[in-house]
Amino acid sequence: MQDALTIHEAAETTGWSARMLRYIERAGLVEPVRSASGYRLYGPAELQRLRTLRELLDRHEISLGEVGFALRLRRDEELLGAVEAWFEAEAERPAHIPADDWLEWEQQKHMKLLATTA
Amino acid sequence: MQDALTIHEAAETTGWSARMLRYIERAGLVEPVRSASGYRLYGPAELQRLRTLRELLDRHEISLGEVGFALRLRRDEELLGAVEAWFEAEAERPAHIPADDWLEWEQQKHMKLLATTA
DNA sequence: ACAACCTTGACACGCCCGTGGTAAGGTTGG
DNA sequence: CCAACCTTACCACGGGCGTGTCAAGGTTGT
Repeated sequence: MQDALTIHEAAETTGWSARMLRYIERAGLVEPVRSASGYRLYGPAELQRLRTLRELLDRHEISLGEVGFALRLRRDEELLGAVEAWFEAEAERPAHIPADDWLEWEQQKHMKLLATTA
Repeated sequence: MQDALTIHEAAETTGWSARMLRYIERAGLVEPVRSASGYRLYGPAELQRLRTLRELLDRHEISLGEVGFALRLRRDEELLGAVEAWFEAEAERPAHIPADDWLEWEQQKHMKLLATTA
């Protein structure tokens, strides 16, 4: 076991509990490599990530679940596009566009969005 | 009361309950205008947003809370930056970069990130 | 003026999340 | 070979989220 720490050692130096390290792993946020026999091995990079993760949560009052959702947003382009599209539709209809053209205008906006996403 | 629907009418046509419309409003997702006496007034735009919101949730198995968090991300640039920065640090250090240059490399990456965000 | 709306605020309840603990079993090092 | 680790898989439990419902009071239309 060269440079890496076991889960309890990693827990010790990062301030998380071993239980939470496993939880964080299931959330996909910090995934240590495994030894041949399946032990989790936390290297310096993982330890740093665990410490900054705590900082991130504390400083901005967000939850692990929310960071997990942000991760989902980065990995699932389609999801990100769908969420962005929903927010974009919030932009008010400009007053100078007559109601009859509204639908077409919406559609064009949607097209543009798809173009940038692809 | 010209074009707009009251909360129960809006509930009727969107499939949400009146209770949930108030909940969604508190989450900042769909905020109807108010009449002089404080009644919520849902116009066509809000109705459409409510329907597409349901679509969004169903299609991607996400929660109102998660969409609320996405909203927070759009509105709080600093939060977005912090979350993005945390994820960026996950990118493996390319093997060809010596450890001594690692920090500088990180910094440059951070700069690039800021540049695209601004 | 009265019925039928609307408002906010509260209580309630089921479910999931974050967290701890424990049990049953494999790995490791002296 | 034994103590001290590790693994996964459960049970538990306090708190927050999604949702309903009710109470007390203001607004509106006929």
